[in-house]
Amino acid sequence: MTIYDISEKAGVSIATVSRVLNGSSNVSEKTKKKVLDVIDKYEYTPNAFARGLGLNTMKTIGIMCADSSDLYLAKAIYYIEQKLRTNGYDSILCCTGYNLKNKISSMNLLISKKVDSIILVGSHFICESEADNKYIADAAAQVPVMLLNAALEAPNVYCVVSDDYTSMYEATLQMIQSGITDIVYFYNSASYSGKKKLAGYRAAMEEHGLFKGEESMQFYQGSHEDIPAMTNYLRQLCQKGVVFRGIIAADDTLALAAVKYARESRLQIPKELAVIGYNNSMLAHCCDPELTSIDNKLETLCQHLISTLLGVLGGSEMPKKTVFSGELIKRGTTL
Amino acid sequence: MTIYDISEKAGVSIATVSRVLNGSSNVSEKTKKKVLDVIDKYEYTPNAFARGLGLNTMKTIGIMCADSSDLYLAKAIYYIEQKLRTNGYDSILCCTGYNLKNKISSMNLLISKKVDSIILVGSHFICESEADNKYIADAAAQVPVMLLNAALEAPNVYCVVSDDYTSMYEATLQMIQSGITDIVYFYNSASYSGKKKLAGYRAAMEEHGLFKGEESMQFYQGSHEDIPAMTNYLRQLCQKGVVFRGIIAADDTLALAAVKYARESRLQIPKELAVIGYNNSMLAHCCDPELTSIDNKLETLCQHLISTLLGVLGGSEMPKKTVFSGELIKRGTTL
DNA sequence: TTGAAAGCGCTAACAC
DNA sequence: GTGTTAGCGCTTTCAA
Repeated sequence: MTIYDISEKAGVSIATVSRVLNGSSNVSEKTKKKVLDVIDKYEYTPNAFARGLGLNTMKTIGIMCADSSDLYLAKAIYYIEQKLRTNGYDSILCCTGYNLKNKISSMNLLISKKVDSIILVGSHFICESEADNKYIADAAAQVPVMLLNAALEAPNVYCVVSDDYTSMYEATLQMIQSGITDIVYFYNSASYSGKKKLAGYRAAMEEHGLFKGEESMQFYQGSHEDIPAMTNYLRQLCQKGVVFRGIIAADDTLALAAVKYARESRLQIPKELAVIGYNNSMLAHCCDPELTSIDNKLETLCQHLISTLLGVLGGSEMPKKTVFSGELIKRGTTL
Repeated sequence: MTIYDISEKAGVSIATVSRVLNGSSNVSEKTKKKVLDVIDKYEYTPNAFARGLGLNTMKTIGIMCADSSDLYLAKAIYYIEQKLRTNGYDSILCCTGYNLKNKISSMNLLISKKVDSIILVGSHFICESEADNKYIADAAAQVPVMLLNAALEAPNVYCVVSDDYTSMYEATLQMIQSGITDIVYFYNSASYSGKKKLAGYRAAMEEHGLFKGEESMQFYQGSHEDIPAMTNYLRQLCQKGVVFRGIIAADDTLALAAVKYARESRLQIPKELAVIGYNNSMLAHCCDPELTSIDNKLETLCQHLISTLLGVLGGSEMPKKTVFSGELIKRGTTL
């Protein structure tokens, strides 16, 4: 069923059908109804390709994320997808994994699909070396690129980020002020936001002369879901003689693993071991005591990202970078 | 940059460029190289719309799920998306929510985008009434529809499911055999697979004369992430005088809430309260003791779903329904 | 082995 | 207010 069939059955030209389809005002009510009736009757839907070919837009946004099964990223995707749809856009999702080559090929794929913009969810897309970030700038030469929780200065690239540095700085400060001095930072990602977090922790520690170098920063390298492996890491850390009375974790999963480690080691929480997580996800409620965690206002970030995107697409001048503050949600794992 | 530009710069016709692009054999090595060089030089990528218009396929699969932030669904999406990409397809994701109307409009949207198939992830898409499932059959009239963990008999609809009934039946049986008689089923969804699970539990209970009707089946109605609300539900259940020494939960989140409830109520697990979860997700490791849970082999299901889909798309005859068995993974919450 | 040209279904500029 | 028609960029016959 094409626009030609409809025009024929309705006894009008294809232009008129097209006008009705696109809500043009220059159609008489009578003709409009006639056309609409035929469309309804045959359950006709316009061919998106043909439309896209002419308009060179498909009202489609490409979303890239490293791993949609990651609790945090999944949530972000959910918010973004919903808000896009509300605004008449839909989305192609690409789970790229963590390999640069795959990221680049996903990007090319999306561009060849003529998406109107590309949203990079999470900070895994920013690499250490400038050169490795070229693919983002390249893409931005074609369509606006939006970064969620990552930053890159380039034309046509817009960033919406949570102030991870400050959040971590303040969380660390609070723990220090509660009288704990041996605080270890427990993390699993050296991504853009990962580095910001680490820097915030480090600044607070150094200011109080508590930073012990390598020993203070514990990097867990493994599946982001493998809690037993994480607790195991901490157990070994303890066996190696590293002393810690507080753990600040880069995400709630790591924090939860810390709580679990404490239980297994019969350490009282928060008295003998205090823990702070990050993301304020459902995991915060999953352990006992419940996690103190930093809420980085994901939904707000996503909402803002979409508003910015719509602005850009609409031709408005939009801020290149927007920063939101996080908030420490205190629960049972801190004093 | 279009195929015309390339043809001009390479000094050949657009047809030849097209042949090179599509790997046709009828091109001389020399011409091929010449064209490829130009393509490389200008970083030309074909316009997917135009291609789609002609071919009437975009090598794109529509994925619908109710809520991509659901742990289980997110995982499924991840597997599916990956496996599709490996096979040269990409995917448009639609998070529909739980409302029928939205589901239908998402479906129409995908069809109008000319997806080659639609995958419905999770059992929330099957409704009670036959009439409400018409939208699926309608869609299947256009493109093959794949159901993950749901079943519907209709032309061009293919289902891959986990045998939830048997898994639950056997889990319940095991708990009964371990000497527990007051077992409550704790669930939050009356979807297709939700019903199968319930039926499995019920059958085992009835066979042993342990089923107490309504009291045995506790339906929690609330956010699928709100663990405090779930524990609260159980607390009230206890206060109402319902006696239970075992809880079989329809998913790990509910099970985890049960473990948490037990801790708060100072009940020993598994001695005073045994718990079995479902999905064998990361949550199983999140509580103490760790959850006994049913592994429903999600990755296998997804893998099989994609193979079936590729078969169907390739014109092969494929099974309309495939059933996989689950497996009870015993951990600390059962005797 | 290559090129010319006819679509694919739609939008939008232009004519009436 | 409505119809005609020229693209949009590609694939695919059909001829050469």
